[in-house]
Amino acid sequence: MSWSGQGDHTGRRGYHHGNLREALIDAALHLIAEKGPAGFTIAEAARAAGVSPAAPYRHFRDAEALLAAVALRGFERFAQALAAAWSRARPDPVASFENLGRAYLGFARDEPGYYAAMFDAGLPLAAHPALLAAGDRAFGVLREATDVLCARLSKAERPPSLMVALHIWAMAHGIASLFGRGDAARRKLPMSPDDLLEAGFLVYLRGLGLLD
Amino acid sequence: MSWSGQGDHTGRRGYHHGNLREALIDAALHLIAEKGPAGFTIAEAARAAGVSPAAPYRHFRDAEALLAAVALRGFERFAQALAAAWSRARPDPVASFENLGRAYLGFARDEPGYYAAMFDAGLPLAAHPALLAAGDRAFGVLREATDVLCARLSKAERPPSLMVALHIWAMAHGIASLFGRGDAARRKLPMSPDDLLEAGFLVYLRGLGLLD
DNA sequence: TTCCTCATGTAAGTACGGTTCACATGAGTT
DNA sequence: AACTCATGTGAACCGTACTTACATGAGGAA
Repeated sequence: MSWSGQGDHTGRRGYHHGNLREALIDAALHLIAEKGPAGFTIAEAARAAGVSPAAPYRHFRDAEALLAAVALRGFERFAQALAAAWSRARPDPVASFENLGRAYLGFARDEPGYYAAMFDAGLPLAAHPALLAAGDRAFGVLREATDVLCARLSKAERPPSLMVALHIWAMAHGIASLFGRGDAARRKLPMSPDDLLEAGFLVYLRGLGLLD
Repeated sequence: MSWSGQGDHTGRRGYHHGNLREALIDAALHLIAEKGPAGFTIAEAARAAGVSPAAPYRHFRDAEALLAAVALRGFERFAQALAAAWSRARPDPVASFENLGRAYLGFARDEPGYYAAMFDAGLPLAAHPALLAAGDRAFGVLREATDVLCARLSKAERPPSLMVALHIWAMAHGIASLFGRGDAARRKLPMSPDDLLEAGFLVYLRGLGLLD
């Protein structure tokens, strides 16, 4: 092509869009963030990208496939965010955990579109192995962190690190789902979700025998 | 018409249905359980109830209103289930907690339609005060249980019981959301959700200073 | 350059659900 | 017996899902 492509992410460059697939994922992401996983339509995403309603079907078989692409990109960025938070404070495992928790809630808060596509869309994971794998990679970060943590306990009192990772994940996900998304749909709390999660971690880790 | 309505549970009694509102909630409940909160339509619920597609609008302004009615009934039954589990083992607070956890996960497992309407539908709670109130009543059961539990701690080491209730709720909800629903959409675990939650409770309560 | 080819976009069509409105029905009341 | 009003119907309009036949133009081969 001639007029070299620049940043305009909805911009047409002639008859061919040039980057429609990514533009559709972006459009869907914003629509999901605004109106929930059920509130986006292929037609509306096409409109946002400036193409005809039939164009998206060249890239996605149906709406679920587009949703799955959003979720896949979400899991990848989620894993990156968690890994960054984890390594940022690596010398101190407990501080790293608090970082992980903040990163988890921060992602849910700042990227509601991704988060909803990942966890609220009800995508059949069995039908999307790539999604399952990407989710496992994100969970792997958590798992690595709990491994390090559990290693500080004597073998006799060391719990299964997988179980600990699942507990941590569940509490973070529970707080994010119930309280952690924008003013849109949730309840008022006497403390911030971040503080709530941090306090929960501390109690839980104390219960494991760490801390104290 | 003539052939008088018989036992058919969606049964017409003539031109008028007789109980359409409840029949629509029931139909929506089953559709949600099968296909997720986004997978039900007013038209399909009307078809299941044996009425024309316009009839539901006499009872519900739009699909969201019908969804909210499902969620409302869900919260009421949820509160009942939790209260029953809590009182069943009241002498022993820890056993009661385990009962509560099993009841929580059991409800999510056995009533996926209600659970999805309550927590996955993305209903704007601000627009449905009755839902918020019903949710608070269910949470109240949890809150009462943690009050009793916290009362066993000396005042000096007693944590805010509201915070404890939120932690418990978050972990239960996290496990239910991530692992607790049918084979449909979730991951494989090395242990049952019930056992996972019970273990999490025990670690957490130990961290509070109860147990041991 | 010229032409070929194929990925990618468009237009038009079918089917269906959402929603509204004018109208029909019949249960309860008086 | 007649009135009334909640409740259900049918038809209409619009938007979206998805399909199919056709159009465009980018990149490669001659």
